[in-house]
Amino acid sequence: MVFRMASDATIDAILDAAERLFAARGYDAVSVREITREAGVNVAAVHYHFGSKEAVLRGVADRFVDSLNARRAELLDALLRRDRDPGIVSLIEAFVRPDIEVLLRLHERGPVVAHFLGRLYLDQTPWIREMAQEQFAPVATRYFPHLARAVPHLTESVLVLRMARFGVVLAHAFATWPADGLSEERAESMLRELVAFGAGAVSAPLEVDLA
Amino acid sequence: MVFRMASDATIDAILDAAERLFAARGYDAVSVREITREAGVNVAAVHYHFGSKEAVLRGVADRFVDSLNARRAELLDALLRRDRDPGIVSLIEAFVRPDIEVLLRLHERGPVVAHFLGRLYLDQTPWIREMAQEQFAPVATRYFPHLARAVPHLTESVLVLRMARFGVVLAHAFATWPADGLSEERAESMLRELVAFGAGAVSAPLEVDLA
DNA sequence: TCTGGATTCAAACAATCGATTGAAATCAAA
DNA sequence: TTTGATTTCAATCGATTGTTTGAATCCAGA
Repeated sequence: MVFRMASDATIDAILDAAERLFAARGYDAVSVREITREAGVNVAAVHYHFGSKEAVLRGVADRFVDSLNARRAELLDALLRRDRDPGIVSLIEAFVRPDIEVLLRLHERGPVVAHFLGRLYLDQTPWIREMAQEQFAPVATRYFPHLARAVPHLTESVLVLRMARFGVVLAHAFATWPADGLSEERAESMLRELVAFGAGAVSAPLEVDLA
Repeated sequence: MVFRMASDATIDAILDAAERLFAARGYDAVSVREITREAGVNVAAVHYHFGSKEAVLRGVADRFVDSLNARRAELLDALLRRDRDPGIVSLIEAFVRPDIEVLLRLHERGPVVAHFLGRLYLDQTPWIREMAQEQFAPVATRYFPHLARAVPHLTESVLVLRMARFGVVLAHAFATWPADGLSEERAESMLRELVAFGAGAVSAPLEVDLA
């Protein structure tokens, strides 16, 4: 082998430890030394393998983004095969389900990842926002044409805004994910609850007249 | 005077500086030294007048909570006088309007306060969450009986959950408040947009059936 | 077995953290 | 003007921050 030697174990240990600590206390409140202590590796390993603390956060995030995006694209494709013109509920479901699915499949690691992702998407630090945005944008873009057809009474800008706001609700649901996990039934019920909320919010009338 | 001497100026300078810095970068990322430097006071002034950095955050938050809660209670009372059984749109409007009102009235300080409050309510640090919860709970409790009557198809737990989720959307709207402020017209249109979103989300059917 | 790059290590870098000290300055009341 | 408390000040506390260094260790290929 030319690339990747025994140090894979060190990299994974760092990512695992960082995932747990970032999930529990957020990026700012966790130090590089805590990460390496929890990972059982030397302090310098972080900068040797990653280059910076920021890169560790990126590394942790990268472990989910691809599979989450892929699954979201998959579910959208499957939905479009069944129904060329899907309604808002089906679209929101296809949008939300991958998250719940992935978190459930992770079993006891699910809550940790949920808290990590929740904190990540709620973070207001500019470079973290940009990072989350970059990861999220490509697949979200695929949904918009079909969402726009499902809620034709909205302008594009209002639709985009409402979906962004719903994204924050998802992030909050992750951040407050039960620490002891969710049964398959409770996860399905949370999915339905989130879909009801999101579909109701996104498909609300464009204007309300206030007294 | 027995209480409050010339040091009010020092306290206010600290609170003003802390407000700006917390709004821009969040609690963790701001140091006591930055606050005192920006305030033009000695480092020790923070611990002399407040006791700790935590107490400064509480001090900044306390400057709005009372007026916001009072205005929310006012608008609810006024609404109930006009209509003994108000609909969900009116209730959500009475819930959201005080925030927009207060932020508008602050003029150029409005965006700073918006960012501060947004970060505060999005923060996941336990003691900050508890603080925000304590401030928010009393007035929110007053709304629930009337909300429950306006959306009788919901269980109480689902209503509470949806309102909590909508609260996160409000926090996010604050956190992303335009840095250069909002005209009265644009603020009113943002209010209508948020009310439409919230009313749609909260009044959505209890259950959606997924394919 | 030897060689050379990959990896790990203890130690230290300068900078900053929140908090504390005791003396100096300030100020209203006597 | 003197008094006694309030407030401000520079200096410093020990601890910790992200990052860097250069030597030791590991380990596969020759």
